[in-house]
Amino acid sequence: MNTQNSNFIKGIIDRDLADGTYKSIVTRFPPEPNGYLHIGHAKSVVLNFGLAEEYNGRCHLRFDDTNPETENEEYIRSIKETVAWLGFDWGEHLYFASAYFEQFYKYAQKLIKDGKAYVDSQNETEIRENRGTVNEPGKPSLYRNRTVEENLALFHEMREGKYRNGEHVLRARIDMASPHMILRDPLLYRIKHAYHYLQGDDWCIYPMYDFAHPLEDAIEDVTHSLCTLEFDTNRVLYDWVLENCLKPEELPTRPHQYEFARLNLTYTIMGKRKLLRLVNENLVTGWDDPRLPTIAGLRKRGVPAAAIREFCRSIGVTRTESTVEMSHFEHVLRDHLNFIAPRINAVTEPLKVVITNFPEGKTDWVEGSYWPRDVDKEGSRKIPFTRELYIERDDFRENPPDGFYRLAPGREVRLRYGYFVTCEKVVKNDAGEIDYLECTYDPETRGGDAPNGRNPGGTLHWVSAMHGVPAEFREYNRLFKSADPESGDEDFTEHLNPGSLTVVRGYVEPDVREHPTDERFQFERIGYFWQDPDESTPDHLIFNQIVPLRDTWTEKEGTESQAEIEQKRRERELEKQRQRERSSAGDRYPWEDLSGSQRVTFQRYVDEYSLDRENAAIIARDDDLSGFFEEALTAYENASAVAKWMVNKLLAVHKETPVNQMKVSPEQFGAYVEMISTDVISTRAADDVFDEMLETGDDPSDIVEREGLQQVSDEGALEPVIEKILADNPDKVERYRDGQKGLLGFFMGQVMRETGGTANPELTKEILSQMLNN
RNA sequence: UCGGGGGUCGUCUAAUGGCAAGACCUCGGCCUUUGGCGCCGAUAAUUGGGGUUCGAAUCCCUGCCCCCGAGCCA
Repeated sequence: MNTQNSNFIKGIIDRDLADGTYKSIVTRFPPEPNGYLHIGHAKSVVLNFGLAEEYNGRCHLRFDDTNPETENEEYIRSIKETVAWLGFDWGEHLYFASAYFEQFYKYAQKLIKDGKAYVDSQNETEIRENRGTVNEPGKPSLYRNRTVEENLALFHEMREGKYRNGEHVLRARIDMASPHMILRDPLLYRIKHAYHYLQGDDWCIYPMYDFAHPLEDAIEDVTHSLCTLEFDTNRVLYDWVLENCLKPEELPTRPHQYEFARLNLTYTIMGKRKLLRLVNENLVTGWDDPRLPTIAGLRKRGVPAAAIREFCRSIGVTRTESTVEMSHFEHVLRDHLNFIAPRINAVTEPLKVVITNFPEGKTDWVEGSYWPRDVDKEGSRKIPFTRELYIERDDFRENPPDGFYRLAPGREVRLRYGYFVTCEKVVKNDAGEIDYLECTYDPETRGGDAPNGRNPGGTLHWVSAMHGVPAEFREYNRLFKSADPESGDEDFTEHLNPGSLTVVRGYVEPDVREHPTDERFQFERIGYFWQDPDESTPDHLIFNQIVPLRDTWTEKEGTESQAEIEQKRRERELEKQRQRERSSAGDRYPWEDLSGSQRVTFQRYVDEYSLDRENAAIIARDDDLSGFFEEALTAYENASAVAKWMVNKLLAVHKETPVNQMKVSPEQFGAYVEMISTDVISTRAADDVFDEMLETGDDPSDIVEREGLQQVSDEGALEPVIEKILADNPDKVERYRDGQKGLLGFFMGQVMRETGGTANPELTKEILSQMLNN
């Protein structure tokens, strides 16, 4: 799992560092202190602090404490502790948004002075109603045109506490008709007569997130401000605030916001309110219930911080909404624990075994390694073997089913590191339940090997009845029965798994006492456990199961039959069919929605230049594009070709940088198309030429001349190159001849690379196929 | 409906115009003093349609589906 993880954010950072935008990076983890951290936050913590580590930058821990009504110090304490536990150090970089209140206030005054903010005195309902909807524009407030002086005075009075909650707000003056709801004069400040746990009663106006956050980032010289996807729509305001508050010279190094998908996990929930409900309604034992995805819960359960970090790194960072399977988390956990957890034995549901031919009162101390072969670690302990033992109830069957190779009447098994034993008799109580087993052991098999090479099918774990330490075991299962408990109309609590906690009592081998109380063990054949940090005592050991061992024997509930798989396949096929129908039912053509004048242009292109209807419409519907097109024709009169290359090459760039801001002139583009159409350059080299044109604004002919990109259509020149490539890749040639025709693309790519893209592709392909086929 | 974002094996993630790859899950096998670990193998994907190109998951057009946005929350 040590893949060299990259992601789109690292791509951005690499770019920013390479082009000198920033000298080094600064990230931040900005929790609001109004809840406990969960594994979703851990993703963000690991991302932000991890990036800072990797790039030798720094990461700030900043509390976004702009709403005193919901936040408190206990959360601050807990969050700090959790981030530290996760293994990250913010050093001196601990910050609070509330410490910047004075600066925010000054920025707000600046906006007012610049006519970009005003005090609105509508009430909450009016503001909401006048905001409009996604389909209707909002209406400007009556107070929108107050003078700067009036606004300044009012705002000052708001701060002075002259007004009650809700009487006034400060709003940015942007655009009440914007299709971005966020830009319809967003609120910057509201009046809250509330005690702030850090600022006391100093303030009765508090900034909104959208105003405060970008400024916090800027104040701290944050470079990359990472947040989750739902803030995507806020970014336009983030940028507005910075561009309108900062000094021009500060803008080049200002922070930028990037969004990534939040973490979702199957069989659990991550929402603050829902988590809170579970706690408040006593459906779990508290915020640190080991079944919860909270860091506190995971920690109490015994999940090491390193495993959480590893998990967070393994899932990647993208912009696609995703739900990671719990089994993946469990895999990472086991993978980690496998190397750090010494093995010992514990019997969680004991069945007594009496070894009838073993002397009463005798203890035989056998040796057992802490580590299996595959873990490169040393160490072992002595395990007491006695006449009376416990084995796991599940490890015995009176009537063993097929494939069961544990203990059964008359059968011999190995007791791990002990002896081979054979079940001679099943002793039952009056109720007909199995009371205990009578077995005999083979003294020749001490340690678990038979001198004659005999090898029983099963190996069982066991604990001496005389020496075993009684213990309670808490086995945790998934909190919800459903992979997606939040879907469906019913309340999510209805999906709670009644079997999420099983408490059983059994025995642990005495060596457990020789270990630190926070040691994580693998109880062989059961799972990974550790002592509950709060409740376990020397007199009453309580073990929490961190994660069970993978079990490939017990019947799985979720596995599907062949028929079900087939059924699914059919359903998918059907769904594809329906999708096809829906898609074609809605099909449109680009010429369907042209305005009057565009329609005229379109018609002219079709009639006069015989353009393809689609290309004609695409160019005609954009005035910049049609202007560019017609000018390009003055340099090269082949209209179809110009149109085609415009649509297929220029359009992608035009979306970012409109054609009239590009360095490429229409005449240059015309000349460029001519070079392609007349075979002066290959379509492959055309890409490079175009990139160069975009960057330098040079004439295509100059670029081609300079870089020697003229197309090579001479067989004599191409053949040696191709021969060499084939000779260098004999394995690929063989695979191609064996039928892997897709490799032609590989060879084409090689030739193109070798020739700087100048090879005539058709000709190359022809020669290539010829050579490969004999 | 308007604006924004997204859509690659069941799941998560690669492939930055050139061999659709890896991991988890599932299934088979090998190995085994843990029915663990490990190893080998199998199943399995580019959202539909059209276009550009020698070559498209990637570029263009056009649908379909999903998520976010109308808090004085963050």
